Amino acid sequence: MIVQLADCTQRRVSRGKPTIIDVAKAAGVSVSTVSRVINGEAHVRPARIEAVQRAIASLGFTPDPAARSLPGSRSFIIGAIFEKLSPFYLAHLQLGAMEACRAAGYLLVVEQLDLVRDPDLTAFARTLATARFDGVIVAPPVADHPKIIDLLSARGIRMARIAPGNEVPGTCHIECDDEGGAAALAKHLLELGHVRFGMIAGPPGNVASVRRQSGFQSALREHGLDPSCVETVVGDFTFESGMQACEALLEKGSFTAIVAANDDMAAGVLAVLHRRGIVVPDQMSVCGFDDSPTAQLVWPPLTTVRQPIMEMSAAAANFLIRRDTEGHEIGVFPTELVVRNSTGPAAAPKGA
Amino acid sequence: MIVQLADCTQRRVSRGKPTIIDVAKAAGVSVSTVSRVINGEAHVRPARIEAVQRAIASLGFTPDPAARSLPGSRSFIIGAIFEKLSPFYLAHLQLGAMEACRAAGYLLVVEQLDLVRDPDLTAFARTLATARFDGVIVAPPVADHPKIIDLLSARGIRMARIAPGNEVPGTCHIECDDEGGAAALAKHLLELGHVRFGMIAGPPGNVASVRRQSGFQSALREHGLDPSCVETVVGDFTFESGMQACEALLEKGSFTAIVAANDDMAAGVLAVLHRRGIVVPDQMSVCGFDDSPTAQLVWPPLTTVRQPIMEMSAAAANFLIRRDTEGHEIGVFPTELVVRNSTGPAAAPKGA
DNA sequence: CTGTTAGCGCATTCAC
DNA sequence: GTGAATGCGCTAACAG
Repeated sequence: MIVQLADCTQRRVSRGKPTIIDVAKAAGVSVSTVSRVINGEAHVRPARIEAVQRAIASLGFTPDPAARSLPGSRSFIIGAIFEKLSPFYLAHLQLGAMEACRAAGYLLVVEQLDLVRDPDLTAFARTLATARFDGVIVAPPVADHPKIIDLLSARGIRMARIAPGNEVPGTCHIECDDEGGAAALAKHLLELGHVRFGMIAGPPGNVASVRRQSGFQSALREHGLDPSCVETVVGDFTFESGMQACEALLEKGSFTAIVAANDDMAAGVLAVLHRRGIVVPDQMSVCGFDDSPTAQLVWPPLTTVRQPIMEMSAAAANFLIRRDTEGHEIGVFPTELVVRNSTGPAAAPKGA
Repeated sequence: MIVQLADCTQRRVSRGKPTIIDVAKAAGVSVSTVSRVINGEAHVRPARIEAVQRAIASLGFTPDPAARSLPGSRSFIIGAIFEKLSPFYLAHLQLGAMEACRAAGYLLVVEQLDLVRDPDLTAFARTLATARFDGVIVAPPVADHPKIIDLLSARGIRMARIAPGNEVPGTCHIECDDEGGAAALAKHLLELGHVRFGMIAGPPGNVASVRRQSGFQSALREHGLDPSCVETVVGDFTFESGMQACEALLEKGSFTAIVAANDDMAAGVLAVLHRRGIVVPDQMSVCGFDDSPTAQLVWPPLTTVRQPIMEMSAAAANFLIRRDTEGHEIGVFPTELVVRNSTGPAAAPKGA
């Protein structure tokens, strides 16, 4: 009888996909050894490891993720959640995370929030209950949404927050040096002889915008300029708001350079300037922030600051995949000044 | 002994997440009945259905996708594969698919191909072997990549191809009325009095571009115009190529309107025209295609043609989720002319 | 270091 | 219509 049972197990021929059992048989080891090799656990004799790997290769075996996750360890799925991100930012965020996931055999699932139609996040909560994410990358600006963080931490899901506004213990923070980038922009303008500036900030609460402003102003201060040399108005990161802000700015004061908190608003500035017959950069310098495609779709192409979004999201994904110490971890990535044709030597001040 | 065993099963208290067993107990039915209700199978008495649903709700039960897929049916995961898609197109494609997936309790995983670094698609093949996609949405232009289709069909994975160039039996095709959109554009221009046109096509093999060209020309023909009234040059969908194409066009012939196969190239045209002091639309009308954000980031905003990308990808996802008849299915979605300020009444011809 | 065994949570034959 | 039993492919204790 006992032999029969054993036989039964042995008889499990490679019906469809090969299973871990087939591999074990082919390699002449037990299933647990195969499992250990698959998961890269220590304490396996090198010879066995090799035998198993050969068996895996020859059989073309690939572990079934569903079966792997059933016993309750990982799901090999990491999520990326965001809300009305700019397509450009979204694409780069995904690419970085996707490559990291692929390299580790993970899948990246995307989840778009809709804070308007679903303010209570019930849909998101449902998804969270259904899907068993091994970790979640939270993009700005939802990285600072308390309810989202609560939902996630309530379920004990690890998260990596991109460019968050505050610290949340136990979560991973990934940010970039917005201040440094803004400072580099300031220095660039200073070197071109500009001493009076128009600035278009983002929405009041926006962390990135605030950092960009403070970075710019600090740099100015360091060079001995008074804070009053920059006239500030706010926009909402859209092209239209950039246009309006530009009009407002032109009436408020005199300056030779306008710096917007992102490229889209800078594009709006360009449109207004163009319509008014103010030549860029001869009569006015303009810069953006982000180095999005927009920067090169307008004329003249924008001087701007690039942030390494892909690297950041890849780092976020890898943190989640590594699943190391529960402790938080902060990574700050460098930004880079990109000089194009929208900035030039200071001319005579324009405006009131 | 038997009683003991039974007891053991009964004793499975709701340790962590509630399971189907807990639901069965709470509803006073068997697990298979619960399973039937969950999967919406017929032949279950209404009273039971209700009881089960109440139990599910009160316990906050959500089926474990891993456990569901282990027995070999679906994985509840559908993939979206693409290659260097424009961020705008990508974002919309995803949003549509994502919403459809969410509504059905599916997850959408994104997979970016890299035909340059991985021309053999080995990485993709590996992912395909590992992940068990219930279906895959293939975006243009990879929807026409033979190797991809082969890999997919070899594994018996259902696919929904977006805007494909050819038919592949057994796959779902989703396209939009590019020709109709181009025809609408032509009619619009004709009504404004234009009779000579400059056209910037996309890369020679590109299906969408070809359709747009033919749609435009047919409309012209219908209005009694000779094909020779349109001067054509090719671009590669980028801003720069739009600029070059515009320069080439201006030297080749005379016309009062330029239509580009996408918005980015049209933006390039605008830049060149602006630099040359040619006023749009007074001296030259310009139109794009896609109604991407670019269309509203330039000055003047572009008259263009919108395609319902989100609806298309949602339809693709739903086809995959419905998993109905193996037969192919073709859906053609309407396009829409969007008139903005880059087109106006025909002026005196400009150019050679 | 390595093999044995017992489930993970659910869909699915089958009987009834 | 409904329930009981079997196993999906794998990991995770345990023994050894």
